[in-house]
Amino acid sequence: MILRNQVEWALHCCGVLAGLPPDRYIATKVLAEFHGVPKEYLSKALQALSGAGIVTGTLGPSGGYRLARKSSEITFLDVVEAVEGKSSTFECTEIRKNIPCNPATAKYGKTCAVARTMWKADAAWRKELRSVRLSDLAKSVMEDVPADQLAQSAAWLEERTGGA
Amino acid sequence: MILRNQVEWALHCCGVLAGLPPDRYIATKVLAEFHGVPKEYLSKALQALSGAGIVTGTLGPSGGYRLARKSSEITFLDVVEAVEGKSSTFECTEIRKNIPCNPATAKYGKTCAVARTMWKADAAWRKELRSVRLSDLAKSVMEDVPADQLAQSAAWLEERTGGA
DNA sequence: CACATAAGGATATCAAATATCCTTAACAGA
DNA sequence: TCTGTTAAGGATATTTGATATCCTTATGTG
Repeated sequence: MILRNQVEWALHCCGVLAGLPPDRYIATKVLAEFHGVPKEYLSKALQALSGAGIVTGTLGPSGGYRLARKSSEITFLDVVEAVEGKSSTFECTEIRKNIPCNPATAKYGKTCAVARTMWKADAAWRKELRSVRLSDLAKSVMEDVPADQLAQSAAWLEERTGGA
Repeated sequence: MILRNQVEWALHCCGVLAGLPPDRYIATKVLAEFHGVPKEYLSKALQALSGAGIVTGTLGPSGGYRLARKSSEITFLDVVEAVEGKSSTFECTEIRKNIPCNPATAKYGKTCAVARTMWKADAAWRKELRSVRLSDLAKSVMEDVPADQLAQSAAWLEERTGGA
């Protein structure tokens, strides 16, 4: 079991967007070049974010994406579920119903014990992701990255964003 | 992101083994038929469990698998990691190192903020899985499944286990 | 000795992730 | 209005991993 690359890319893109003035748009091309990932494929992840209402896209020159709401109102879980889907990491195929010796009239409770435990673990994972916001991410980045590198990145992005 | 079918199968097989006398062996063929899954492929999952020291296999007629230790000393996490591997559900590809504008001398801390958060969520998932034991599973099954179905399954398995 | 079984290598099949290309509609600026 | 840039999304390759089967070998039972 492994999360898709898109999740990592989407989170890093959201981190960049969270560090910018809220009405500044950044184009897919710029985000792709900044992170060194293929533009066309990254575009799919950003479209997923857009469809989930996490970012807003606008067309034309100086177009691109910005966060659809404040960075403090977007959680990691929002981003992960937008890209990865909301379905559980554990899928129960109800193999208990295959048991050859039970009667045709057998009744089964809603969920088996295996699925209950796996889903509880899934919920714990999501709870943790829900507790971290993009504003927290932006703050961590400010603390982690040396000031000069931050400034350089900001300038690099500034040059490539729609004037504003 | 989705867990493999093997995880579900392995957990259900362990549940069966946990409900039997500790020195009773069940063959792959019997476990496969009981759960309605392909024998050859299930065999791979059981081999993984065997390799991880969760079950013990023995050869010859009346051979098969049994738990390698008490059901109270085996957790869901043990089983999941045996089949799925121990590596994190989130893989950091260090895309921060692709940023085109930072100096060649740039230093990076051990982990970026994105990875830290994702790994923390992964840890929460594992913690939850570690808190449930196969003995808990066996107990839940006893409570969930009607007594007559339990008895039928026990008899069905009894017929097909190595005499003992 | 005959047979059943775990163990594991080799390989086929299938689904999903990854990646690219192309078209369309909207928007900005000259 | 015209031109160029962009998001949106459909279509389609490519690659990877999950799923599944087959076969051989070694080991144990009766």
